[in-house]
Amino acid sequence: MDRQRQDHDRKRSTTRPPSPPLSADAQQHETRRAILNAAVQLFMKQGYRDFSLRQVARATGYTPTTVYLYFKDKDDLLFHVAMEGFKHFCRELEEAYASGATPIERLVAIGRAYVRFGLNNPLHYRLMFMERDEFLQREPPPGFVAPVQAFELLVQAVRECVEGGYFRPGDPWAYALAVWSTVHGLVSLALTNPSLDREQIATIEEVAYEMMQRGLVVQTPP
Amino acid sequence: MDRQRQDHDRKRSTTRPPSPPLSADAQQHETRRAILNAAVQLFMKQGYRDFSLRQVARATGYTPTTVYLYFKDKDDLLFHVAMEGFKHFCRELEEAYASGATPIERLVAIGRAYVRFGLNNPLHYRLMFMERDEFLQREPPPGFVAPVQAFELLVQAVRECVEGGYFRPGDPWAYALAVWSTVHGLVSLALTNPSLDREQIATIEEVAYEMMQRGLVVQTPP
DNA sequence: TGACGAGGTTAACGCTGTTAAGTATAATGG
DNA sequence: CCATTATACTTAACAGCGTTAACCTCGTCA
Repeated sequence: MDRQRQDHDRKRSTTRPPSPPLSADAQQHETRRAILNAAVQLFMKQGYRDFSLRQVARATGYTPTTVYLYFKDKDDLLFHVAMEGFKHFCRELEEAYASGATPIERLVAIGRAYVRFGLNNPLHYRLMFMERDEFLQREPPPGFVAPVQAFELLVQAVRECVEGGYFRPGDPWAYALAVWSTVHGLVSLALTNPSLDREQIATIEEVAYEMMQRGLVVQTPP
Repeated sequence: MDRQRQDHDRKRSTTRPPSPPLSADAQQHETRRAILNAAVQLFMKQGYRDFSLRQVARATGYTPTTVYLYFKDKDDLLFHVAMEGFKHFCRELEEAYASGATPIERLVAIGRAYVRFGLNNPLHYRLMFMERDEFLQREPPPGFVAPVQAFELLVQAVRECVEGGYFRPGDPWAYALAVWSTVHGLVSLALTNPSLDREQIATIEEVAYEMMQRGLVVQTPP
């Protein structure tokens, strides 16, 4: 009759190619990387709520249990997906910082890069800053930079503005948090309200920058 | 031997009391209300990720299927939980608005009420504005106010500031969005980073208000 | 030859959301 | 008064999920 219920995570035809010979732990690293890549890809297609470990396993051609040989559990896998996002995110912010000639320019570039990242990577942004923002605090796995480093870059940029006399005197840390609040709020607003088009977002972005500028910058009437 | 697997959502001793006689649809409304209350209570204890329809059913003494007689599915139930939050939220914002004598006072009161709500109801705030912010756009069920109404209150307060000459001329809508960005960012920051204590949050809050004030208010040197 | 470990699988458990079908009780109509 | 019908709820199941214990199946090395 109908036998007992059974899982059927059989391998599909969509299987991994036969891998060329490799050293032991290079091989290990390889498959780990393959699983993580599949996870990132799946996440970017499905988003947070429909992300499933079993689907990642199917996509790689492994059984679900194999995933546990390379990641502690689903949450650990998802954490690594988020860390991939943070890596990307930090790089863009650093590039922005490096692109500016003056402290103010550097700070504004960081702000714009932040917003751009959010708008261009909505699913990752949601994961990193809205759905699983606790990941921000988690100790980064070896080989990854701590997300908090991006924030320190922001504090650094703000500090330069204060010390250079561009900003009114005050605690750079508190200023940086206020700046972060504003740009994060802006991105959240854009993601939350998809009916807003890029132009409207740009308008609000300019209002926000002007607000920050008038609010923080020393007013030197010519 | 061991029979087929079977669910066992048997009624527990923690059952609903025998209800006094009521009219047909009043009774219906009653149980619906009981389920929703249990859902809210469970949500406030467990948060978004561990919220389960079956647990709600168990808490009420009903079977899971019964829940489907009163709510379309789990998401609908969760949506109503969020709407309860919005009801509360809108009320507090309206009280804040009413409490101010001048346009500026009203606006500041709204901002402070917003932040207070977020800090006092973190799980609900996360649900409403971070985890399931799409609920904001959803058509409210009969008997509930649209969440967007709270935002219109904010726009109204900002408009009064502009029209009263307190703010520099500009689009009240864009200003309101910028203000919302700032307070939402602030609350997000506080919830994301639980290591920040109330005092530190208060500091950043003041910085943010000062920034908004200098950024938006007409500077009239005495 | 035999022990061993690395890399992977099988089969299950318990949980979840969800649905089709059934049941008991109350209300209603001829 | 009995038959019907609707109401309120349950039973039993399905499929999917995360997770685990136990088991293979090799290649390596003593």
